[in-house]
Amino acid sequence: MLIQLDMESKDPLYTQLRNQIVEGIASNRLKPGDALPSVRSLAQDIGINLHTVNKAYKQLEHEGFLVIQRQKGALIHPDGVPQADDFYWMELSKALRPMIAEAKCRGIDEHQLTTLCQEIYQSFNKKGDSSS
Amino acid sequence: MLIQLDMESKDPLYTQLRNQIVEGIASNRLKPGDALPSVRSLAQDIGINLHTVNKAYKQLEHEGFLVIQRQKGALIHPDGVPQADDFYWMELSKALRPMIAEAKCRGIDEHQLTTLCQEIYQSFNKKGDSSS
Amino acid sequence: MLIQLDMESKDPLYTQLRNQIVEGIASNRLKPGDALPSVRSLAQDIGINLHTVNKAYKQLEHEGFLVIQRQKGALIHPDGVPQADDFYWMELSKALRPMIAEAKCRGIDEHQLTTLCQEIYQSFNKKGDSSS
Amino acid sequence: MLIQLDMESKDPLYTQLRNQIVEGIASNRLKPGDALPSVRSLAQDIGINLHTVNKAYKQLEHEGFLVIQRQKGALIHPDGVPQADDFYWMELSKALRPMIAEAKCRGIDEHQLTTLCQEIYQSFNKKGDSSS
DNA sequence: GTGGTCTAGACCACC
DNA sequence: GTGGTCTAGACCACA
Repeated sequence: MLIQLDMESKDPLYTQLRNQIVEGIASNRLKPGDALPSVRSLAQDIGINLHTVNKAYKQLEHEGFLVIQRQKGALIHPDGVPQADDFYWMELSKALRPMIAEAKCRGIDEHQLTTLCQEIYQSFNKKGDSSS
Repeated sequence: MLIQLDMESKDPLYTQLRNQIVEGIASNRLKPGDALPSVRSLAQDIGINLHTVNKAYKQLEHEGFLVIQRQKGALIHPDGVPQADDFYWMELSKALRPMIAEAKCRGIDEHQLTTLCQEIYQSFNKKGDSSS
Repeated sequence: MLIQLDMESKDPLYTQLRNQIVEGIASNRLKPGDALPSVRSLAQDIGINLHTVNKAYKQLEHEGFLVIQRQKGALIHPDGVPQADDFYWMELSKALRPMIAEAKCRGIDEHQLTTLCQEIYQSFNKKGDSSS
Repeated sequence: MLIQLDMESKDPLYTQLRNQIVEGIASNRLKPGDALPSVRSLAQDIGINLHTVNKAYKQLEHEGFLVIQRQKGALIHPDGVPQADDFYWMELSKALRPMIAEAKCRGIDEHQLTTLCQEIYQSFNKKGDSSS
């Protein structure tokens, strides 16, 4: 699984890493029970500090994507990710709102918006098809 | 136009303010050429620092939502907001990606996602119909 | 509020600090809305690293005891602490079980145990009476 | 005697094992003089490392719950567990304090707390009645 | 001033 | 080997 961080981004490194792992799960390249690299080895691979990797892993653990075990390292949660609940739907709406508002301001119509969302959604399906 | 800031949010105040003004434009409560309150009066109204309001205005100006004139203060850009270009579409995709990935992980299907986006999009239409 | 850490304890420093703040809230020495020292000043006062203090604060924030604001620092949660829910009761039982098992092994009877718990519980009431 | 370890727990395996043996003694399923499985066989039964079982046994021996003899293996201490002394009472109080503080913060009153402790205490009585 | 992020390097517990 | 904790010191964003 390839990780690509943008040192110039305004998103913190640990958030970018967290997002890429989530995308890996969404696209089925990372499956329940799969082992992730150790914080040390991943940190070295992508050239960042191990604490930064650790912070991403801890957040993913807290969100229910991972389990971290004392010396087996981190695994994609074997039971899968917790399903969307009311709280998550609310948070998702809150996050989407300003982005959709701006898109509307910039002349993107409803159909263009849903098409974009569908394309992104389906891009995760495609990747899953081809991998093991 | 009612501004409601959450002092406990992780989002900085100026970002919250910026977003609410964008939503105001999206919902047509703020129209091209409309005057915004002065930095000073808005800061006092919502009880935050003057610099914070100024930072939000500056960002909106830089993004093309506002024009700021020495005499008249801030106006919603009379020519409307710059339409989406390739760069904006790319940025929008990049911002949407991790959210949609997480939604997919949490079992939200494509139809639920597009429905949510449509509801949010349309919520801006509705507001525009009834308010001034 | 006096903080006393035991460098020899097997509990990590940030846990000891977290516990003492919780005890401060239980005993009403810390009240909803009260400000806590900044991570830097507290770290200096008790002679530990600011990251260690920060970790304790972050945990307390996550547990709902504190709110941390960008530059106002940390406050005892103004709405009070989230009340015990089923999950919390379960966790409390799980934590208490081995301790009570050992106490029983060592010949402490039910009455002695409940008396001890009451004494501890009431010790938090007493402190609250005398402070401002 | 059934041992159930949670590989995802934050508590180390040897601590979980130690606690379950203590609970076995508290509930009278394990009686003074009873033989415990050998380190080797128990490790195999529950599928963990031999050193881990050994560490739990060693700790229990040090705490006075077990005697370990070269030939016979591990036995529940024939004279029973050392009774609570001042030091133990102090340690127990220190361990209970932060839990009770948090319970109080979360709105659990004194009666609810003592009831919970009694229920846990009595749960060890019940098991002892019916099992071997 | 505040907390947030990132780095670097140390030691320890677990298995 | 693994992650957990702690330290020290840097720079940045926020208000």
